[in-house]
Amino acid sequence: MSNDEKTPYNYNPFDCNPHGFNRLSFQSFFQDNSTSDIYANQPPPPQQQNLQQPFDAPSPYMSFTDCLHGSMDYNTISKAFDMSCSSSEVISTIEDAASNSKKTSVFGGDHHSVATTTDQYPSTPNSSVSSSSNEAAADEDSGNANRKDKHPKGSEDGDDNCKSKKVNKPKKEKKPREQRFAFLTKSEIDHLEDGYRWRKYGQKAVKNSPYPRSYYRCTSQKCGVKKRVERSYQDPTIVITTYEGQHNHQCPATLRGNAAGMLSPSLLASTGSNMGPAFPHHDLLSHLINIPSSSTNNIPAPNSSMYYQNLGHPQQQLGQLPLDYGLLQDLIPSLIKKQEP
DNA sequence: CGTCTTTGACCTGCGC
DNA sequence: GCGCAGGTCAAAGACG
Repeated sequence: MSNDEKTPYNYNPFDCNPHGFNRLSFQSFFQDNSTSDIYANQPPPPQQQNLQQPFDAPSPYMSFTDCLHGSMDYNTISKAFDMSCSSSEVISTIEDAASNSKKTSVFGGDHHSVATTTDQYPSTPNSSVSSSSNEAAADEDSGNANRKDKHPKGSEDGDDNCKSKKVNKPKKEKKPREQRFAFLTKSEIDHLEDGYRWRKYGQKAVKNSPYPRSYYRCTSQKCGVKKRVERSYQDPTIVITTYEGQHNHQCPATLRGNAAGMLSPSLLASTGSNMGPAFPHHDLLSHLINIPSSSTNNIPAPNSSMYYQNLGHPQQQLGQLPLDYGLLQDLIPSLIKKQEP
């Protein structure tokens, strides 16, 4: 495509707010085996207060796209952000890898009306963290290989084969699910730019939701990363983005030299001077690098209260600090390394 | 003309 | 076995 304006290669996710993001905020990473029931249960709103992260800024030169990149351990991310999550909505996941069952809850900080009855409470956000990553990106498409020979629809001579291919299809072994992580953003648009190029390959209506779920795949060759984007039916302003897999290539934006600019403190500081955070990951990064969101996006405190007032207990976060900070210590250096020329 | 989105059909897993 | 829902494919069309 020749439209450089549109291509993510040229896109600076922190540059502006072209899509009318409304108080975008990174919500939470969580391990996810199936986000279909992300908001199936509505526990009571959490008691959240504080946005400031108690740890020092490890490095401002970390991009969210790095988090998405293959070198990032999603488990670590999950851990880190389960701690650092500070927003009005808190997603937590209780994942049972063995039974493959999961309970997911969304705490609607500003949607208490929907957070009414529930019998499902997240025991602890960190409980969702699995101990190992089940890498399967390499053969991500293997499961689809059997379908690659699918005859074109309407093909006269292929109809019979199309009908029968289901019968002769060898039974493939169950493939472990990709590592997934998801976050919520408050946005008016569904597909948030993250520096990578995505091709939409499907859209499905979601049960119990008036909003469809869109399926995207990384356009880079041999990169099987997918993401699903859906809108919360409880709060249409919330977009749930679920990433699956790990990028095995550089972020196009990074290759274009935008990565540093994406997250330079100056840019962060100037980002959204009059339009709020331009990118959902902005807050994420603010959380990580301890850049006060209020100073980076100029969201007036009263407006920000929607997020800030519902943040988790500072004590809770602080209580996790020793452990999670250690995780961050594991997390950050690798990120720093990645950014060094 | 190449890339991307749309969209209906198809496949698969799972619960009953 | 059946039905449902999630996920994917790929033709067709739109777009720049």
